[in-house]
Amino acid sequence: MTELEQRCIDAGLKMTAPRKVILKVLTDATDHPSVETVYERAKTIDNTISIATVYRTLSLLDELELVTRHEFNESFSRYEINMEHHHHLIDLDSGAVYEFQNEDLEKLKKKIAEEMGFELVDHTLELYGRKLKKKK
Amino acid sequence: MTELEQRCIDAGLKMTAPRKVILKVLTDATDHPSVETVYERAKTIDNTISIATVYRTLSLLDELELVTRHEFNESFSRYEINMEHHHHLIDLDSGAVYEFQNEDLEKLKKKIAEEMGFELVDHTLELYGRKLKKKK
DNA sequence: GTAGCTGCAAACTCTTTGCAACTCT
DNA sequence: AGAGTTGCAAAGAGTTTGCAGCTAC
Repeated sequence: MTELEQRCIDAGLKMTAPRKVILKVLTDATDHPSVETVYERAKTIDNTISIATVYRTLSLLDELELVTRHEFNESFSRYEINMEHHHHLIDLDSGAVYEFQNEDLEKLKKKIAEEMGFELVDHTLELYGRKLKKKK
Repeated sequence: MTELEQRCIDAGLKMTAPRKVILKVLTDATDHPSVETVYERAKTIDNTISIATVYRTLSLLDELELVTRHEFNESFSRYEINMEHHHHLIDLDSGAVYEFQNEDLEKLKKKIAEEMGFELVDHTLELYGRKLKKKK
């Protein structure tokens, strides 16, 4: 029983076969897969799963805040399991996504929002870059 | 002749009637309108304009980097004219978008990217919040 | 037993595109 | 004159949904 499965059960979800597969795919993923990618990986475990179920499960998990849906300036969504708060650096050449955290950044964002008269509820920060050539 | 029109001409675009209308809508907008919204505002000036033209024009302007396309975690895109670099605070209750700049933030982001071995090409920062209750 | 879940297919939303007609330059 | 642009309608991509049957609890 993975932690994610347990959190789904706690939320009152039935632990069906398709869900177990989708949750396993999400747990195993180290990238930030699209719905299509989750669907393909799920099919390698059980090829009777329908993409509608993948969409429904991911939406459900997003509502329960067990996963986070990202847009990344693409025409489709990508998902990741909710772990500690972090941000993304996206490699413009390869599409690879790297995660990072930075405490100064967190403080600064909270401060900016408050100065503008807002309580900060959520926020996204994405850096898009290219690998630096190694010097020398 | 607006500055935006001039920049389009400089880029080699023909200044047709539909384009003039769309550019005026963009120039007049103080919000960050969706394609649909640009289309509706354009129609109040010239109701023969087609939404395909709005899509094509906005894509073109985005390619020329005269406007910026945003996703804001919605299922559609919003556009704004490229002015100085800034970020967005989105009011979760009203959907209103406020702009801000912050020099410390810029320095910090550049530093983070470089420490991760990347040249920072682009980045987005969005804060989502709710108006603070006025104290007392 | 039953509320919730599933697969399927159809529908929906947002966006892009082929085409013939038209229009800036 | 000619390349670029337009409106229209159809197509495409991603996502959601109605439904009848199925399944975890």
